[in-house]
Amino acid sequence: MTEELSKQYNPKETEEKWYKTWEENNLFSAKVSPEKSAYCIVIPPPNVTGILHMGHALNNTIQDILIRYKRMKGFSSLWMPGTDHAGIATQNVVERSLAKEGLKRQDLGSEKFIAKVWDWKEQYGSTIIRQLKKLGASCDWSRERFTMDEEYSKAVRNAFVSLWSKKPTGLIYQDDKIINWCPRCQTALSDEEAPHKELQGNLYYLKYPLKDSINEFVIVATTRPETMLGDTAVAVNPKDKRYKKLIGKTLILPLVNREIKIIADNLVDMNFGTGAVKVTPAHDPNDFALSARHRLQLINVMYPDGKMNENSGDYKDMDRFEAREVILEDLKERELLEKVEPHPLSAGHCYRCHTIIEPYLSKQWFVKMKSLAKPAIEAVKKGKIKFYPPRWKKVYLNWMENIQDWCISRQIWWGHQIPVWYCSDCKKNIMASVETPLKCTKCGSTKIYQDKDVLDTWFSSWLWPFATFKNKVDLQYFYPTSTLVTAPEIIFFWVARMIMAGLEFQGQIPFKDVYIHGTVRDIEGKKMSKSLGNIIDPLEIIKEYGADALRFSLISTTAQGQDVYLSKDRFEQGRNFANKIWNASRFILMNLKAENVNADLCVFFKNEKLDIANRWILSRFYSTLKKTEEDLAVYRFNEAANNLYSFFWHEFCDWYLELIKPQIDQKQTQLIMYKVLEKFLRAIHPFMPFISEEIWQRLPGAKGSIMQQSWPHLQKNLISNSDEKQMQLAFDIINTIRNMRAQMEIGLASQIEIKLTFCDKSVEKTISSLISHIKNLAKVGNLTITEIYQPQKNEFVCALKDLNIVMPLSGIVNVAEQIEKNQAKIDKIKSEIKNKEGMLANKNFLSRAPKEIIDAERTKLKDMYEQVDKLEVIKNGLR
RNA sequence: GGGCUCAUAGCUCAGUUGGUUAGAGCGUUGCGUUGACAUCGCAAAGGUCAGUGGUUCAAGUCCACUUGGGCCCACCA
Repeated sequence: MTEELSKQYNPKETEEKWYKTWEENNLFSAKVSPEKSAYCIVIPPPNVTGILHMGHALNNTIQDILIRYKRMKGFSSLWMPGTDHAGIATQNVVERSLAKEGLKRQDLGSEKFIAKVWDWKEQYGSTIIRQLKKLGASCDWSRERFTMDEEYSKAVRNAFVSLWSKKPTGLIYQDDKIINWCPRCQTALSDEEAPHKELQGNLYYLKYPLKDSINEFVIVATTRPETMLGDTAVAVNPKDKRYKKLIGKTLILPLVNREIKIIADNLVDMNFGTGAVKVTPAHDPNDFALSARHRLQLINVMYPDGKMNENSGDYKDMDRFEAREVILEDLKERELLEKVEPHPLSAGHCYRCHTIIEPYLSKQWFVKMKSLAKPAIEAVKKGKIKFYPPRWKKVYLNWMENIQDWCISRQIWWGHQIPVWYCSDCKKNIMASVETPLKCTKCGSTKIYQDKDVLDTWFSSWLWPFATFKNKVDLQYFYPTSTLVTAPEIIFFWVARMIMAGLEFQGQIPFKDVYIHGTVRDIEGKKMSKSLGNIIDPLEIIKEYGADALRFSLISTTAQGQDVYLSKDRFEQGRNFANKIWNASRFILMNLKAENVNADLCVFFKNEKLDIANRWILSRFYSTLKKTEEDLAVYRFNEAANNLYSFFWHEFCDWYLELIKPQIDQKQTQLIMYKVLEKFLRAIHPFMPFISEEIWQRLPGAKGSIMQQSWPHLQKNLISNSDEKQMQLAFDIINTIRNMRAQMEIGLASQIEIKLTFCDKSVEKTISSLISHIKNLAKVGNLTITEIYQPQKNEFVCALKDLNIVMPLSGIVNVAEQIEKNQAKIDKIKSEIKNKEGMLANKNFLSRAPKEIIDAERTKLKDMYEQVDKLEVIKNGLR
């Protein structure tokens, strides 16, 4: 009917062709349609610097499945796409490219540098978007957003000012605190951006001499000896008898010869180290807190780049780790290094460049979080927002309930500049404003300047679910969004903060469901990362196996919320499946007469009695469809994918198509095989969009794109347990005969004769409609049905439930072997009978188990008795 | 220190509220080119469900502990 299909599916040309067509026909665009319900997902915006990795592939495949499914289900289904400006990450990338020209960003100045970043963004920023398209992502690209777009930036400033002016006291404040400082990126980081990692370090015991008796010492233990240059006290626990007498005495800080006091504070753990702690308020959060209580001096000993500063005497300009070594040498020389013990410790690391962060005293902007967290905790506790899998709820709540203020200022250049202005004249006014102010609101001076810092990238990302909508109508229709699909790593960074922002700025939760998928790992369980060199590049897989194969393999191996361990050969499964779909379709299309597929199924049912094979495949299809819908409703994507897979491959292809080959020209068979294929294509489309479209377009009745079709309507009335059971009997018989052939080493080339013998009359009737199918698939020349009879020596007999399957043999049968096999079977069933008998004799079981279970067990036991009886007869017959 | 998670076939993993004789993909073995597909078909081998104890009529599934992986959080210098 159409041009000949190739023997193998060729994803490459197919995928490019259809993605283009979909885009050109605006099939991804979602409109406000009052007659439809809205379904909306906002993409976790990838960094503009991003290139597609397996994590993205998994994340976006899941979203695309949901979006395509809901679209077919009749929702106005919007997948809102965009990218994140990713402050530090992007700045680092551009800085690296500048470095190749021997330049630093300081050489350009902030304005030129920012222009450079925009250039870079224009040139490379859409890489990841192009890659998402290769994956088949059906985002509404006409709505693509960037977190530094003008409108989006305005939303960011609005949010800032709104928090600033929140009554009764603003939620934004500036303060000197110990923050996480990355000496390489030279910026403050939030706590979330400085994850702790275990390090093998040392505990150094330093001797600080007493001023009054220079030969007496207090020994302190530290993991960062270089910070001793900034010590302004030594603290002990007031209850510590060892030091009681020394409290209030003065020590001479070695190397710097500063006089420092011994103070008492309950914070000190008597059991750790020596019980005496050096206090470095400018370089340790605990010490800082302590210094406030004891009014200690704060001495910062480092420059922002991690080198020792002018307060470090001879160590000035040494890197902090170099200074550590030299200081230790110097102390050793003066016999002030008591000992060194190996000591595991954990230190914060910059999440962008992995440099060990320095706790560092500086003036930063913070958001008070407690009051924002409160409604966000409620929303999850009350179930307005649900986590899938639910265990993440606990993680979320635990973090939210212990939330700390959020450091939002960054000392980088690329980002949203903090919308705060200072007055150079009166020097007292600090103004926050959405629009750039022209003059000081207090003294009227025009000499005002904006804060140089920029906002944390996440201060813009947390607005994503609503700031992406440009107009109110869209916002009202699509917000709150439906599902958020993301990875566990960013629950705190992003998910939690979006919930707070949604409630704070919109008065409504941002999404109803949060689906947290696993992390993609390599086959050894390591996280896939460039530095480990264990990456499987999704684009390579797409090239080699096709996007559908990539998508299907990923999804079918990803159980809900479990991490995914991937190796390359995994993707063969997806490729093979695509090829299977291709070839089954090819076979059907080759044999299909267009005039046969127009009939309406319902009318057809009224007029014609369907063959068992046709009834069966319809029943199985709808059973599968039902299960698929149930699985998708609770985000069990692997189950859904695997159901469709095994239905299509093992039921539709392996059984059904083989069953109907002899009757393929029949009207009803033509119609049913076509209908099932057509419906299957629609059901598999969210998972494998490209191949389903390619075949769809070749169907004789196809109108428009498969994307525009509705999800198959679930016809429960076509699910028939009795049909499925009846067909199963045929399969059992066929399998048994195949098995007998294999055992007797009778190839398919030799025609065989089979007798089915039965004891129950009703079986005869059931079997009669199966005969032709059995003969066909088991390659039986002559099949006869008779009442039970005495087996002969030249017959090979297998028992199957109510039947005996008898294969008369012309040659010699290995009787001993057959008897042995029979005996093994008998023994096995007998042991199962023993179990069942015990079970059914148990009064507790009879009184407490549900009736259905008991009945089922009784039936099973009865069947087993019969089977054993028959096997015994066969055995005796053979003797 | 607190929390989460995993342990099921040679490998990678499913197994939804406890209820048939525990499944799949890959791999292995044997057979097979019948006109959809060798990226295929048919058949087979392979598991005391990490260990111990408990709850239950019934446990891979629930509980406790043990062992061994992975992850997250936490201000022990």
